[in-house]
Amino acid sequence: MPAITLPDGSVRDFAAPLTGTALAAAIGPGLARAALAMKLDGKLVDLARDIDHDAAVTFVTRKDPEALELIRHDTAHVLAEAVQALFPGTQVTIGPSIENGFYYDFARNEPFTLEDLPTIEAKMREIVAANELFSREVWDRDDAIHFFQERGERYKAELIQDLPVSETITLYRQGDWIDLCRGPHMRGTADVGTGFKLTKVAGAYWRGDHRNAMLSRIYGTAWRDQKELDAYLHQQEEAERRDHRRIGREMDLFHLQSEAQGSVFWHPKGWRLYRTVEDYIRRRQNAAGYDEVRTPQLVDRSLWEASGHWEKFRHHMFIATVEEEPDVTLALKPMNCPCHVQIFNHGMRSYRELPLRMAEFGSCHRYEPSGALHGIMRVRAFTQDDAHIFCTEEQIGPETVRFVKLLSSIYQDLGFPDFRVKFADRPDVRAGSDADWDRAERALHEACATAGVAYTENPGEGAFYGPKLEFVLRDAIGRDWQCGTLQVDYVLPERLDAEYVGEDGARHRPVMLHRAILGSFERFLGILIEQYAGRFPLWLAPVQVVVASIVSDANDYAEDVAKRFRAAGLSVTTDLRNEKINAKVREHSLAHVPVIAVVGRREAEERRVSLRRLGVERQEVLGLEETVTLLASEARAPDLL
RNA sequence: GCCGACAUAGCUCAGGGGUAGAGCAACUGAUUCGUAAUCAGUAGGUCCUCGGUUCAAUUCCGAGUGUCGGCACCA
Repeated sequence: MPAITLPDGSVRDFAAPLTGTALAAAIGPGLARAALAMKLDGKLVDLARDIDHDAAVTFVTRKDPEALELIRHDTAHVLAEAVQALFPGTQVTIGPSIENGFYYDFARNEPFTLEDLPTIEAKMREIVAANELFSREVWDRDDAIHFFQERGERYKAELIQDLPVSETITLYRQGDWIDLCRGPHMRGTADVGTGFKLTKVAGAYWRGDHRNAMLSRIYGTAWRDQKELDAYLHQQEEAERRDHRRIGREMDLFHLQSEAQGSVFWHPKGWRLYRTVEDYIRRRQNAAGYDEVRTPQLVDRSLWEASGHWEKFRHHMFIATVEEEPDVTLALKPMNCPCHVQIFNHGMRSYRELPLRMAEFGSCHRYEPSGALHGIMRVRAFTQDDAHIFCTEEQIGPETVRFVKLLSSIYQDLGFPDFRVKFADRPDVRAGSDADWDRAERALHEACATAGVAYTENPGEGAFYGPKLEFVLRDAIGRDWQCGTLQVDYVLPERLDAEYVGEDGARHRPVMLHRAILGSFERFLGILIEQYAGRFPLWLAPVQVVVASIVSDANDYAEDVAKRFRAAGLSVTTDLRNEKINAKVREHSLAHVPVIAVVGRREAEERRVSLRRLGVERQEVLGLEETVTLLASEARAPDLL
């Protein structure tokens, strides 16, 4: 006879097994109304499940974090029912809850379009209003397979076939509609509520494999109520406003055009931003003991064959030939590493030179599939803040520690204090022996331990030549971006025959650590633009100050002020147009200029300036020389403070 | 690469089988003004490209290209 422990520690004894619904009712009518599901000994299950043994039970109500997942999953089921009601012959496949919502993949000859969504959504609301109750049924495996095959649901049949034999096959019924599902579900479709919306349609491969059929996916978002939904939709609009493509255009930073697909045209302001970041990274790396180099763009095929890129990477490389030399095949470098090894190999290296940290702002080209291109974030021509550390196996640990320290400090300076680390180990397709991989993975694990780096596993995602650490930034609106990387490579030094003379006078292979902090400048600048929504801190802002005159009598003085600012190293423009100061302030505020220096007759007479900071209405009037000193110091890069 | 949507002025967008429309921006003139839009005027277009249907296509149809949203890809 079940003795049930509740979250407050109290224990209730019951004479016979009872359902969660009954238990909730026994506790109180308020709970009976609010309970959507329960946690039975920590496992989330339907309220209708029997509790037949001594157990700990916690009820899940709408307020609980688990509720969102239940709501989203149930909404996906409602979507599937609606679609099958409206479009007979459509097969169902899978429909999980995801971050912020859910999706459902359907198999249908004619894919769904955006125009179908309002109809489907209306049907969904009918189903929700009807409050069809969810009921769970345990089926015999073969019966279930047979059942779905009979109904022409071959994807569902395939899913069951692939389930382990030990798995209990459960089907959930809601009204007349039935689906294979692990559960749990809420009480009925009314529990979904009204806070959902279908958002987009997309193609998606069955089981995520591009060799399989393409299914028609419908995405939706679902929340506890209309208010939460509205808040989410509002947040989406905010994210759109920060889109780097929009801000890039509005702030005149860069553009893209089809004649150079996947390559960025940097405009003066964008290039200033780019150089600010590049100069900063260069200073940091110089200070951290890196030597900067520059290597060729076009390199003969033979080097790529030797490095292994020709075999593994050729389809992502741009190949160049000249008519005059038909036997020569060159390729634009997709990575810098083989070239760096050429510099390492030039002359005899001694163990005394290790660790040798070779950095390059390496301009690379990779052929990316057209569908992968995205603004300046995913391009075909990009520049890495790349470096290779040639070292001994013993030096992997200390070098990892140094690198992680440098990287965290740089992320901090650039406005990303929050990042995490993933450990990516050997992929299926790889170069090098298993023994090499064992050594490399072990070395990196040990290095993490030494560096005190906590990481999560990312199995099978290593580079083809070695395992890697991936450094993932968290941005201002909670999105993750993998930027930094540290890869241990025993393979390339071997393939390209890199050697140094050891203490013992014999020749040894160095280990190579491939590492980047930003990854690609193009992508990182895209992230940076979205992080700050174009409102950069003073040191990064492409235009730091606009000197705006109020009357034309103050124009000469405004020019003077700008000249003084410029001499102090600030990026300044003047606005002497015949416009009202209101208009000027508005325009430059919309353009995210951090400081507007307003000068009128008064300032000109007194050699002062009125400073207005972006987003701040209050002004401060200061002497010119004082202002120059103040702004110059505020605009200093964090490493120069 | 795959599925879908979209492509009209510098930008945001409307329109529609028969001289192409707005707002903002640009340009010209007037205005000299104190911290988020001064007024008036002018100019601006291969309606993505190529083909088809039609007396007539920017509009309808087809193909291509590009962009966007996903999927796959990101070594």
